[in-house]
Amino acid sequence: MNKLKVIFMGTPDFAVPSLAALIDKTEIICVVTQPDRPKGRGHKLQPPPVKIFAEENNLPVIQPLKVKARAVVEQLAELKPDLIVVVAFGQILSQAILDIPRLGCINVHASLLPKYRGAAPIEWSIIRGETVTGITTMQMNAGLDTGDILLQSEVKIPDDMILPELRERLMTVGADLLLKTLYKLQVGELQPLKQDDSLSTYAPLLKKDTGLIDWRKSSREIHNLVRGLYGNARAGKFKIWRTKLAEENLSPAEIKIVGEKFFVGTGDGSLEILEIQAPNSKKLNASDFLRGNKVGENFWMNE
RNA sequence: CGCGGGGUGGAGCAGUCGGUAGCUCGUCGGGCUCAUAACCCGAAGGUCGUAGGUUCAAGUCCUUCCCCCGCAA
Repeated sequence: MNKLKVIFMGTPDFAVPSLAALIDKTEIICVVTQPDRPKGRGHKLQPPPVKIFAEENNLPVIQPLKVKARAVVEQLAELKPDLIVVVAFGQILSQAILDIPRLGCINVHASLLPKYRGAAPIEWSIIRGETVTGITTMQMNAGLDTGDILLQSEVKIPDDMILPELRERLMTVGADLLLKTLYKLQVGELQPLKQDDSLSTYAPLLKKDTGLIDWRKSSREIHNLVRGLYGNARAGKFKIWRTKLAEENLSPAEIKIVGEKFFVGTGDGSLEILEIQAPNSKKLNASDFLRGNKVGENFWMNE
């Protein structure tokens, strides 16, 4: 069969495997990604990962400030795509864009819709303690992740899995499921399924204080928060990177050092701190951290 | 030129007003102990990120460059 003419829209690492998967199977007529943004120290302009990958593969790239802008919509329409594929693009598409391709727009979303609609489904599924999540491909409509479900694929979340591991897994599964979806689309085997809105939940953009650890919460809850935010969970001025459920019986925020192990009390027991990072310092495992830092009474309050 | 912190023996840190480097841990050897993540004795291991400069003398002051990190985006 003829290769589909596809416009790909995506921005971060997560979208790259999907784009890579499409290169052989389709004809990518345009890659749409976010503009280079000043990032990191020194505010240097950083191209998004999708742009880097696209350029390495000699794909045409555009970086509109707003895809909804009339000029951009017209430009995309002129390309006469069969399909638009959207993976973690970061901009909302207007109806005018959704109407462009004859086969519509397909989105790869990192949750089992209708659960975890929104910007940060991977993080929230860990934070909420889910044991299973997955990838959904859907036929996009004007709502936020409310389109009809095309295919889904489950991914288990083991007890100790952390954000980057799950993300890695999901982006691979996402790319596979995308190919499968396109195949079925072309042979006419897709059966779009309406989402049951009554079961929907949202995974909003993470806010800064989402990462603040409240030691009065349960060990489980805190552990999930740490896993789900990997690097963005904070206690006082410290970043908590990794924890492990522990058996020590301590009161919230109480610290106990046993040999090279670092325990902190929670609302219902304790957690062992495995990796922690002090201000202006790098991430250290607990034993290294304890070597050079005096961990005393008012530790969390410290400076 | 967004703001700021830092690069010191294998690891994590200290080093005040400039005078050839110290702590904790680890490693190796030995000892004590029923035993140990405990304790004791001893040893190895650093041209103090890089290139220059100031100085009788620089880890410690000045400048270049490289790398790491925090905040803010």
